[in-house]
Amino acid sequence: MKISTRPVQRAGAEMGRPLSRLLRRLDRKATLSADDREALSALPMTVRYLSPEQSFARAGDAADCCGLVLDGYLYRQKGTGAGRRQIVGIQTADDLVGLQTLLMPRFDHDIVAIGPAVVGVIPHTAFKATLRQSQALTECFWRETSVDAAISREWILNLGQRSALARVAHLICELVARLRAVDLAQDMKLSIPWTQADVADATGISTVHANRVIQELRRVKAIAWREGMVDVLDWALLERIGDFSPDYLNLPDAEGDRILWRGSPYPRD
Amino acid sequence: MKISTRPVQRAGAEMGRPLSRLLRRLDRKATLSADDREALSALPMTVRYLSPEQSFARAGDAADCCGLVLDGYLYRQKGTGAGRRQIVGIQTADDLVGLQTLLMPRFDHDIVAIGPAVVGVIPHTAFKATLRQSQALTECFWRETSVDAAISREWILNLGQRSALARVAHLICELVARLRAVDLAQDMKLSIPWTQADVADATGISTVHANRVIQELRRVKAIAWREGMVDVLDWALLERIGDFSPDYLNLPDAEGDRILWRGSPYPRD
DNA sequence: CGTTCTATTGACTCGATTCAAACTAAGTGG
DNA sequence: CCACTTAGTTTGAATCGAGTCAATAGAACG
Repeated sequence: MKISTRPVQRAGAEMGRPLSRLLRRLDRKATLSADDREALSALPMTVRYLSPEQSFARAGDAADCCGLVLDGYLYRQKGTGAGRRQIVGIQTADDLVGLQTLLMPRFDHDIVAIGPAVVGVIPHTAFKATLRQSQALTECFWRETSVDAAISREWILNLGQRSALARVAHLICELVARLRAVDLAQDMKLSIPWTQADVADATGISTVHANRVIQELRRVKAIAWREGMVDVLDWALLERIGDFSPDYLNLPDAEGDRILWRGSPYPRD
Repeated sequence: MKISTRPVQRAGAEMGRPLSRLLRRLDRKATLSADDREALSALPMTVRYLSPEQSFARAGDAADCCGLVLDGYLYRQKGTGAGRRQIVGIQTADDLVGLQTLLMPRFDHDIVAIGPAVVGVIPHTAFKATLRQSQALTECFWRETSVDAAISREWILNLGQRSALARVAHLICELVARLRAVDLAQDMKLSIPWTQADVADATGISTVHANRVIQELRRVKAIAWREGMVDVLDWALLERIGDFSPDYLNLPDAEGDRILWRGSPYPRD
């Protein structure tokens, strides 16, 4: 495994004021006062470089800080007693990790770097103090928790009801949609240092089958896949295969949350 | 389908002051001031009786209220484009539903009564006004969202990595553990008007297989199952089959959140 | 240049699905 | 009070999607 701490997506300049990007993102779903913005920007944050496979936190750990992904990717994983691994979520740049530990004493899952990653570490003490000063900021972060929960529910649907092919397609769609929302992957290419084993563990299939599914997605020209680089060739097709609709991501969209929502497929009583 | 609005678990007296039970539950994880308690108790709430299969909310609905389950069960479901249903969570007495809509404009999933159910409806306006007055209350409900997310993650693990037998056992364990935490099911019997099709859709298996799995759980004498009544005969066995550990539920336990946590099964780097 | 990951392929197996039918229990209406 | 209906459970048989095992091929690392 290549050990490198070089940021993978962002150039040095963009890394400069890490909280400003978070601020910009939060600001799209809420109106923050000048005080709020200042308080947020003033949060103390130490930068931590993670090498591939290194963990930010482990299940059971007592928690005293949260993280802000500055560059790279982290996955969140849980294991069964029998030692099988399930990836329960993937965090990309500008995502918060371990936010739930503000409310719960311990991590309920591992948080691990996929490739080299950079995380801003924010101590609970300072974070809580800032939140106590602002109801609006509290709501912002509570909303982050809510969106996180909505994404988890979609993963449950994905694992429970979709074919292996659809699951993998859906996962790729989600990542691309989320990255585009933070102005990465505008070219529909996503650079993520995962292996097919990671894809398998995120979609609940075996690595062998993940390989076959990826080959199928390539065959139909929905994606190109070179190690660490997924290139969406046909977004409409991939969306269709993955049964993907971005509603659940609660992204701030130009239309301002209109009735684009995919309703329930079931008759109302 | 039998249409009845009779409460199923609780006698009339217990139904009397519905918010007091919620208060008691929240109070076990946080210290609420007298003002907080009063404000919470003063929340306006209208009672809504749902008949079986009736929905409290549908995916895509604009939301202006939250619900508090007073009696019975609701499930939360999402559907794929192909019309397959996945139950993404089950809410029992004293659970809040649609709490996420305080932060997000629309429901991302359906919320449907399993049998006859009683729900207290709390308008967003009043709810938000109360929360604005109290940081402690805000944290309490934020914590509810966090725990909800933690449960979803365990469901992802359950669906992704466990056998059909384990999934069903795990689901039953979770329900019993949650009910016991609110002083229902103390006798390890859970009275829930679901069908085997519901179990199937909650665990991502077919109804036929759900039936076979349930028969197996009966055969090994882990449970007894008559329609609408699950009776845990051997808790230790059921826990073992379901690979269940209650950590993720973040229940207030007598030991006060000690290091009972099941750590990560993976080596730390 | 060997070691170690990762990707790929083939053969075999198995858990789970699907389809179909039978059975049970509980209404419903004549 | 009994035939009829309906929802839910149970059973069997055939099938299939996906897992497992095993071996090979590449690519990157040191």
